[in-house]
Amino acid sequence: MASTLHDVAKLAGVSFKTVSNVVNDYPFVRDQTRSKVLAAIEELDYRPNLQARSLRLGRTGMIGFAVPELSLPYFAELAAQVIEAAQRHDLTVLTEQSIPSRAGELEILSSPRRRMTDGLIFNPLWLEDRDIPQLEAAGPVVLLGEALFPGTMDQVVMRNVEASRYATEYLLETGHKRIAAIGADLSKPGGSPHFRLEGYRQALQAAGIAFDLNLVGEATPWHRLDGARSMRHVLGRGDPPDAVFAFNDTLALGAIHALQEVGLRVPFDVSVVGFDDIEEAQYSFPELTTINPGRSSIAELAVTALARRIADRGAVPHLSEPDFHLVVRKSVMPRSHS
Amino acid sequence: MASTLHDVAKLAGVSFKTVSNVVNDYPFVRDQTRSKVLAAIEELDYRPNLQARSLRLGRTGMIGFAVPELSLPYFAELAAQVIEAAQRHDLTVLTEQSIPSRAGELEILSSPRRRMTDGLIFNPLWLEDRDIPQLEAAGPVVLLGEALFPGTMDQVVMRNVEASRYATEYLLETGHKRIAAIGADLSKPGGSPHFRLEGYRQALQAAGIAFDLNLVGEATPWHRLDGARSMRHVLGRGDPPDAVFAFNDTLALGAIHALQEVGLRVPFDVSVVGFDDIEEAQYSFPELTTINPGRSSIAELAVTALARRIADRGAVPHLSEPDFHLVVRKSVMPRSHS
DNA sequence: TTTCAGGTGATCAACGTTGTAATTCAGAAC
DNA sequence: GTTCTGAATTACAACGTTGATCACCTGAAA
Repeated sequence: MASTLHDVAKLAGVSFKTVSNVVNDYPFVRDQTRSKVLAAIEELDYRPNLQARSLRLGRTGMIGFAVPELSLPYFAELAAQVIEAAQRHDLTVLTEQSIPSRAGELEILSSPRRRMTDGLIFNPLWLEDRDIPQLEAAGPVVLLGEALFPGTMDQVVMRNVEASRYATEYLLETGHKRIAAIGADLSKPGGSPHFRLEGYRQALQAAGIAFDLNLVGEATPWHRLDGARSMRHVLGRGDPPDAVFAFNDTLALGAIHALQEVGLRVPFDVSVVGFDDIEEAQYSFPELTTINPGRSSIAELAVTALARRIADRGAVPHLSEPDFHLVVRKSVMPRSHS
Repeated sequence: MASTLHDVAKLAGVSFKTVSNVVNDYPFVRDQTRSKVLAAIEELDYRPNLQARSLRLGRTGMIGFAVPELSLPYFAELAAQVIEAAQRHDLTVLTEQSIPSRAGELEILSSPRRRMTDGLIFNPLWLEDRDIPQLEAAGPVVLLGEALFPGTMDQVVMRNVEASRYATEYLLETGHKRIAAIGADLSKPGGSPHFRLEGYRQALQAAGIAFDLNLVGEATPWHRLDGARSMRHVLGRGDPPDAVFAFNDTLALGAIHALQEVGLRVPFDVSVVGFDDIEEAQYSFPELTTINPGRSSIAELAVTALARRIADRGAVPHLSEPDFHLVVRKSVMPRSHS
């Protein structure tokens, strides 16, 4: 079937180790020998057996990439970027989906797939501080998301609080007074929902506007459906808001849907700002003004950090915080007040 | 570090082969021995080294899943389903992205990743009949998409022609006369664009309506952006259509965007039907009427077919054609003509 | 008591690769 | 011509697992 070092060696008339040396660019091979071997490799279409190499080397050349839901555009787009970044580092990506619960995420860490990978890029939603031991036991890991475990793990985090504060300030500066927040999870002390709400709260406070729980819509997970449902709840509580800060873009699109259902036009009646800058935000109606949390660099930073960690397990934990920026499109309309 | 059969054997006071027998449920192991071994396995948290097992067995337990673009919702959702289906078959999925060209897709077939997988589920867009030899050389493969290679390969195909014809007939029956087709690729003889246009054409012909090239918008690839651009082209050619059949949902959403840009309301002025039934179709505005090509079963059928092919390379090629249906939502409004 | 069958367990050789170390070889220096 | 040096090549032993084979032991039948 597939040819091996031995087959090539026999054809080239050298020992199989010499073939191995050629394959691995060992410098002390005579040119004449090298070309003989290369010709044989060519003729037999030899490709190294990666399982054997992995066994010998103790490395597989694969990394895991685990996210809560691949069907969420943000994660799908991130997966595509991680696969590309990994390819540049000669790594292959094994994409995994975690069941959305603490147990489900712990399972990712102990999955048999951990034995197939040299490391893991992981965006947990439910893990807590007490899970650090298990994280550390899972081998090289780079965490995505928020700075849950400062100083103890490699992480690529979003500036959730600052970015959310910035988005809310933008709505305030453009004259909005009643700004709804969609996507909160009041029962959870950490995580994106918490930090994005915190940024929203800070902006309100700085502007001297009272935080009003009636304007806060809870939503988990963060699908369109949940955004629409959450928006409906808020609308059901009384006077509609004049703006919405949604904690991610899919929520924002769901919220827009719910607003349109009751005849509120975006941005004429209600402005909307999202978070993530998924591709779709450019083509939604209206085109979505949103926070870009440094997307283009997240995948590359994560892969680089993981490669470094794999090479040197003792390296001091590294925290990357890519810059965010607001992408202004058409879902916000300035208000003037008399 | 990680413990091996030998470590467990030493602790349990048996030979390492006995441990292997326990792990592999070899029947002739005394209960007493078995429990001793299991206790040792437990204590050392032994997990088999999958690389070593792969090397020995000649199988990796991984399958490849290759699609043109993971960031397209249809493929992202499909990937999630394939990963789940594979898990049920005790298989791990290695997700890959093909560069959108014939060369890029051939590269998938000869990639070093083929050496890491037992088989491949592949949705090519650009391969041709003459590439069959390379497909066959790539080991067990199940093709997704259209019936390009009838009888020679395992395939899970969509009923592209029939479903497109059905969608177009639906628009005709609801009183539409000028139906645009968005997503054609007139330069390519096969593939989804070709077959979906063919279905559209058949429906028109059966209804005695002339096929009008001015109503056909070309688009590659099938992103929102392309749908919007293609729609604008068609609109620029003269009288607007009263309906649009878009060859997939993202194109449909882009087309809706372009229609709204010029003040045409969907569905009041123009009806729109899509293809794929991606999640987003439920939450777009308006909610999208679309063809569901049998999504729920495609992933499972593909994984099952691949598992079968891996187990028996000589099996006769199998063609699955899941049923499609039209999901009626809110993007179509019946027209009455005086 | 002996024989035999079959349950139980151990020995050994792969699978295909790479690191270590030993060996051969060619050319230069004496 | 001998010796030395470093380049070029090879032998061998892992890596951790499973299949084939062999050896042992126990209990039942003769």
